[in-house]
Amino acid sequence: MFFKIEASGDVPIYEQIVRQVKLAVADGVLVGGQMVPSVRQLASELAINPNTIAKAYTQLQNDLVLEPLRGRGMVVRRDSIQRCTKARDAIVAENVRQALSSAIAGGLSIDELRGLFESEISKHTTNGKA
Amino acid sequence: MFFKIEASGDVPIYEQIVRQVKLAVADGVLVGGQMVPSVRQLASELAINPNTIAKAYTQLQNDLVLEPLRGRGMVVRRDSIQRCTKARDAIVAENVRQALSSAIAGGLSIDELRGLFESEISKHTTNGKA
Amino acid sequence: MFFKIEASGDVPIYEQIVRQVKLAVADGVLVGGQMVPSVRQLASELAINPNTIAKAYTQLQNDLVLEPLRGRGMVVRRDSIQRCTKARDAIVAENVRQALSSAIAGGLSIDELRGLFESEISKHTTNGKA
Amino acid sequence: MFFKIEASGDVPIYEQIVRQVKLAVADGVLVGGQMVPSVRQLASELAINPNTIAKAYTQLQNDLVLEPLRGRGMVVRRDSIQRCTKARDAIVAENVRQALSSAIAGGLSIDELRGLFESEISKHTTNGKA
DNA sequence: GTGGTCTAGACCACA
DNA sequence: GTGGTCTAGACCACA
Repeated sequence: MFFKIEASGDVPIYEQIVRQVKLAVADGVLVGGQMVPSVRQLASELAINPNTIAKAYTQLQNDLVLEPLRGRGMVVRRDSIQRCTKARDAIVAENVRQALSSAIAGGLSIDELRGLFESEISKHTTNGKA
Repeated sequence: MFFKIEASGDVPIYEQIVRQVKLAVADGVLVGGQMVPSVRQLASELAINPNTIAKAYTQLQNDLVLEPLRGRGMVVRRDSIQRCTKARDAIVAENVRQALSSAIAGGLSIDELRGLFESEISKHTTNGKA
Repeated sequence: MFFKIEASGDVPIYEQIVRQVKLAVADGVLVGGQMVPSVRQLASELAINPNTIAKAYTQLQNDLVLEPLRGRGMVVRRDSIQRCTKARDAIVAENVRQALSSAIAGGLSIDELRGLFESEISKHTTNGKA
Repeated sequence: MFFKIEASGDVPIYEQIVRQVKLAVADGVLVGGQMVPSVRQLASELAINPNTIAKAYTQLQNDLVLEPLRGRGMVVRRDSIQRCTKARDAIVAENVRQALSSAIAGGLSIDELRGLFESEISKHTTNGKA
């Protein structure tokens, strides 16, 4: 599949998987009803312990993103897209809000902020991301 | 002193102390030559393990913000203000950069971002903060 | 046939089949001597693993609801109606008993319970079901 | 502490712990701010693997019943009582509703139901539970 | 001391 | 084959 795992770094492996699955759903890369790779398969593919994958899948089940098909594997819930998109947008927007707020509280002037903002945006627009 | 510690939450307590001391210095609340509370005193005041305070102070020493006064305690270094201000700005800018970056990666459009940005800024300008 | 299977959820598929067959017999939808679909046919119809159907049929055989017709398939036993009706009542009564018991254990007062009970009953009496 | 674990039986150990903690909170046996036994302590007390306890605590954290105090243990969240009580009542009431409904659908007469209901209630009232 | 993560490996019910 | 549970044991940051 499409996972990129960083074994070092401060984000736990299972959390990386959870995030990437949610992002994939939010972006339409993973659609409702679609099966995700089995625990064992993904574990061997990523050279990671099956328990770690299982932990990620369990959390995705709690978060109502995946559901188990008894004895056959896990599928993306048909109602998960909205949830993933909303959750993602909310989190993302909150991050921006906090960062800006703390930046201003921390002493950055509006002009400095604006400079940061534009330079950061330009990076992404030139990358064709927007 | 003026610390606000959250024992729950993902920022380690020692890290909260480090940040708050640096902010205080950057803001002129703590000035060069001023003594900070002793490890024991601050620990009892905050109801926190002394080791945690000690760890924070050690890091502040490494960051050249505090220096020990042979057997009498720790004082704010006279040359620490610029350092703290810079550090703070760097951290703050990095926060903004990361938030914007993850916002775009997360699917927010440039326009949505701009909207967020302006609305957040306007809050603070009208508050006279800028 | 008339099965409604939920692959997600906590009741095993084979168990769902067993229950639905028994209910059908108890309700007279399935009568003595009548053949049930072959394992393969039902499996393909429900898009379910044949082993699962076989398991259900085996259990129904053990429960003396079905019997094999040497090489021709399985039929409903002529003496199974009473058995199914009893079994169904027992299960149903047990469900009620457990629900009430756990409701009381869980803190619902007798009065709250009585309220629930009456409101639920009234729904069904007005529907002419009783 | 006050846990009763059944190693055999169909309810997983970690789930038994989760339920009992929630019930304790709902019943006021465990109050906000109170610490629960440490993972290791409870594990040794119950002769259960620490990972199993940790799993239960993690779920209780997800369910907003417990929160970690960095390096010191887990405490009952101050806002968890309402949540536990509500959740419990909702579940319990739903169970009763379903059981009654399926009992009627399954063929029990109103009178039989009433009989079951009264006999079950009388058990608990004579036990002084009500 | 505390909880959190990860590995390794066993066993289970279910399909 | 599938996921779910549990044990055993290691290592980590944090207090």
